Amino acid sequence: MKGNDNVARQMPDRNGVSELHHDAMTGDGRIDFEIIEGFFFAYRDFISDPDAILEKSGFGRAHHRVVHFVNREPGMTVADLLDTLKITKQSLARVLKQLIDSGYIQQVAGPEDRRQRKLYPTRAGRELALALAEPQSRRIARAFEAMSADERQVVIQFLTGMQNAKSE
Amino acid sequence: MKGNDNVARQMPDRNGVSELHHDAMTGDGRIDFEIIEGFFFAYRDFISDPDAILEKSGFGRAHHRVVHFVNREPGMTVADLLDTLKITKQSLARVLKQLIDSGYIQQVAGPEDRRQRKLYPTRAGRELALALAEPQSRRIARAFEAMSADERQVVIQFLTGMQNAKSE
DNA sequence: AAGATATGTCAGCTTTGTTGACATATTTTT
DNA sequence: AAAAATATGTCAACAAAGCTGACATATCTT
Repeated sequence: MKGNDNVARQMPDRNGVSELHHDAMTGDGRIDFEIIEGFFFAYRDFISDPDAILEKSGFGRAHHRVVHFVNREPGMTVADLLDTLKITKQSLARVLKQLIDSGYIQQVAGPEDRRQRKLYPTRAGRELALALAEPQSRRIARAFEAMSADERQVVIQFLTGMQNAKSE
Repeated sequence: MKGNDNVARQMPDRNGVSELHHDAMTGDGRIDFEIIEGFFFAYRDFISDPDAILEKSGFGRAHHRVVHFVNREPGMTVADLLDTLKITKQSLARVLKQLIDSGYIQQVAGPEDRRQRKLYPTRAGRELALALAEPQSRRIARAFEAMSADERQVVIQFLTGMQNAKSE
């Protein structure tokens, strides 16, 4: 360690360390830290599931999202996808091109509006999307194991309530 | 558009387009797409809340996580933090250094083991962490609005069940 | 014919993660 | 006391995936 500076020492008073908080942040009960942290850990573990599979194809999480939504709504246009993912077209272009070049997605010129590029999964694209969804769905099933149908509905209500209003 | 290649045309047969899936992926009911997608949209919107605040300080989401957990458990060591966040120390070092240099976090040499660096939030660090948690907690409160205490407990159960087992 | 729209592409930048290697202070083990 | 292990820091290089700005092309609309 070169710069042993800015490492405060014991004595709380002579060096401004008295400004420090030694007590855990509670928010006086007004902040729901349990959910904030639970959501963080849950989502992190949730998206880690597909990573091993993606690595085999040399893809990342951005590819995952694209291949997922194209499979969920075949024929969606590039504009649709941008709207769903809320990223820029330059960001999308990179991963979409790789998925097309690798044969997981194909583009078809729109039948009415030929400027559009309608996106469809190939057989390989469908298989990849299913393979990626499977471990995630297993994880959900595990979390749902001891839950009634009503309780599962509560989870859906929660996830919906956490989302921004749709802008249509 | 230069390369007008690899844009398939109408006729489904003469060009391999017959391989495409035109039907939405259902997973034959074995995949819980509703939760998969709800979780994705909910988490994305959830972490977008603090972004505006972070921008003012010139910080990003990585800083958010660090300042959050240091506030939640003052006196935690660098190793503790690495274990919580599951990132490499080089990744952590970058953002931690910025938070220390900006006066949001301070380090104190461990009283027993002086190799350790115990991390404490300053007053500004505490305020920042609270400011970041507030909009997230408001969003949670909104999602919980119509829910009973039991139903809220179901959500906690879900988020816990989605997490990997603790490795201790 | 002119303008708007959908898409693609080039170039460069930022944040945040990664690996590998090595330095220093301190504690533990031999 | 010497050696090894541990906690932390740091340098360098790289990768994924986001961003902005600018500009090109094909097609549709006015």
